[in-house]
Amino acid sequence: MAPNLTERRQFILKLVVQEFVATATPVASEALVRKYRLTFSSATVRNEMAALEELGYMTHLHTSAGRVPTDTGYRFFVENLMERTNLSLAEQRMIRHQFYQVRGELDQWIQLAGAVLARTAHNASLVTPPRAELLRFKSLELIAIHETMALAVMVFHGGIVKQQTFSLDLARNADDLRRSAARITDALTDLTLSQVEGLLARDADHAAIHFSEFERHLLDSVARSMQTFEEQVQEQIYSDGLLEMLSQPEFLPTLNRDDAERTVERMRRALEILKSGRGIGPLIPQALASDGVQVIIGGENSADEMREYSVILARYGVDGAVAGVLGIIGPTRMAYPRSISAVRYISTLMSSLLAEIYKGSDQRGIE
Amino acid sequence: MAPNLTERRQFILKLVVQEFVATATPVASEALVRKYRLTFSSATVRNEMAALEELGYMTHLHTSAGRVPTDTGYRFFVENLMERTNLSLAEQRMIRHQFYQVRGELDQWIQLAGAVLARTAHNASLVTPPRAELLRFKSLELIAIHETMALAVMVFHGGIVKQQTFSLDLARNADDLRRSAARITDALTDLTLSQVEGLLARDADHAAIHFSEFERHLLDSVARSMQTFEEQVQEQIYSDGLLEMLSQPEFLPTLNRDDAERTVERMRRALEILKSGRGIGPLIPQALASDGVQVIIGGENSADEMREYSVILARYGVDGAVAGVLGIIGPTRMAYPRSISAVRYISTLMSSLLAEIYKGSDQRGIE
DNA sequence: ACTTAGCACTCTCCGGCAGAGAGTGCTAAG
DNA sequence: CTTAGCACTCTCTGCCGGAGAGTGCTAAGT
Repeated sequence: MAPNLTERRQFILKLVVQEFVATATPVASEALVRKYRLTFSSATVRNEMAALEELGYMTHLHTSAGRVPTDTGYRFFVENLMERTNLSLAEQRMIRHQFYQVRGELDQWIQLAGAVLARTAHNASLVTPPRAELLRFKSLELIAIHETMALAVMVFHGGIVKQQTFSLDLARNADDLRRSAARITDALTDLTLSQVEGLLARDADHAAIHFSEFERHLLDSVARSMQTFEEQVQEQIYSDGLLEMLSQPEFLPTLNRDDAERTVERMRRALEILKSGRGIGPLIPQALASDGVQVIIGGENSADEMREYSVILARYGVDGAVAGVLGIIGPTRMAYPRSISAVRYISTLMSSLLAEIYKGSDQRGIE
Repeated sequence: MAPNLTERRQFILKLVVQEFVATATPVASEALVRKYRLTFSSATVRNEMAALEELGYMTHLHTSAGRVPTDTGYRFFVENLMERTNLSLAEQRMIRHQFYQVRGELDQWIQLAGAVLARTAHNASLVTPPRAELLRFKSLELIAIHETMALAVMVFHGGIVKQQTFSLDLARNADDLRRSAARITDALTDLTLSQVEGLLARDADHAAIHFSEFERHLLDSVARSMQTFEEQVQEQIYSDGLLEMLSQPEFLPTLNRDDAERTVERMRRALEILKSGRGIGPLIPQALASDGVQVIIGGENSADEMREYSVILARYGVDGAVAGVLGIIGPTRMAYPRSISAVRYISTLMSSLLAEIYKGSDQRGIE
């Protein structure tokens, strides 16, 4: 990791990255000298650039064009050259305020996080819902809808609620339903999916010691619900700021030397990436497993279709309870310092908001 | 409405629309004669086309280009020339099957309807969640999360459930919560938003006859929830099939005489329309209020930004209980017969699915 | 009065070409 | 090691010209 680059080369690399990120046009030696009033000449810069290119930190689209950082160049920038900043206090306050206004509504937090990230980093954002590391059952309510139909409301620790309409084999009155719900609630309280499944298996052995047929049917349904929930939530990626990203010059045909055709194709592929989650999906577990902000530049870690995009991810959640991932995706030419600060701030904010709900949820409540 | 067009002109208009919809290129007199083996010559067709142009049914981008239908042309086509078709039985069966597989999960119906519409019409789809014409309260459950926090689960007629975490002014035990929830459930059962508000007002007068301070606080929260729900759901438009729409030739720079720049700009604006709902929003109430399938061609009824798009909408739901709107949006050059069939079929399907849940939900349940 | 052959006219779509401009790479001198 | 100078490369733009596609119109035919 020891940078085998002279001071000056690092400096020039830094300038090139910053310039290119700011202007989206290849940066020329002459321009650098003029803009930053360098003490050495453009010819020197050219020599240094040639060296940096040799080392793989930047390229050259054709002879008479300026330099553009490579993935390795960005990587070095992020790793060694960039100063670590934070969002301004005013910005932080504003964001906190927005979250305050939707307090209590977890779904809204997710949406809000997505919106704020996108607006702040001017790129698309990704948020996965917080996933209970172990979904734990809390209670079941059964509500009659009409003669042969009921709504099952399953409540899990941490305020996760799932509902399912449910057709009854034969008409049952409200007391029946209430009684069954209570029995199941008692039996399952605090259990995880695998424990529920164990219980089901045991009950099947000693056939109907505990539960009526109807109740077993319900139990089964609960287990299935928990299972699909755990599967579903893992894949589900909420995304926002598509337009924000598509406003980047990468998607302006004018500024792109490969006019028309390509730009549209690029847009289409960007949409596909966001919609399908291919290329992003594999990064999620990895981000869940690590601490701090992850930066994946270009195709570094993932599919070829991601070659032109960078992803910045961070885990958020409460240790031992729930965790999700949020972050930003955009062209590799991205304002890394700002994007990283945004992801860092929002993830810690979401974590502390979740902590408020989850703290104490391991106890049995207030009884 | 009486078409003041000769048989032959109608026939030619019909061919022009069909050709243009199929090929996305302006249709030439010569080509029509060849392709459809017309009994009259291309010169005749040219004369007729000139007349149709005079009457406003088609245009001409420049002298030496084929004809393109105008909005009026499409309108005439939809109104008088198109034969009313249905989706094939095989297609219907397949769609019904997919809905069967997610029975019980209303959220999934909405998503599925969107996906199916988009795939069937090769354009973007719109679905608003079914909105209770009058949201009617059913019951409230309070679930302790920890000392000073509870989850309120409000159940409304028709299986609509809303949850809200709720911070308590002072610690209360589970029995407390249960009692309060029961009292509120009793008081509010079957009431609509305005009735709940009325109750609140009355209670404020005779200060605390019925309810404790805590309970009044809860009532307040319920009312607010109902209100935001009614507001929110009205605006919320679920959309799918963006990529489907963007695969239309309108978004291929090659086939578009105004290369590059414009195509990208068009894509961007399409995204904006779908995301913001501007241009579509105003059409929803109108569709809710009418029966059958609505076809809005180009800017006919709405903003200028919709000039290049047509929208096909239909109401779905259960009379007197809930209603939503679903439909398709795409370039005016659209396969109207097929799109209309798709919207008609899905809307009636959704209606009958909802009817199964809602029938009988006006009674007090099974007690 | 309607239809149609014939033809001039218009407009688009390429491909090629030339000149301007931007930047680099290299060389030779400081 | 730095830098001035200059040739060289590549892009970009506008322009021209020919080919092709279709129409509009006219005049002749039915």
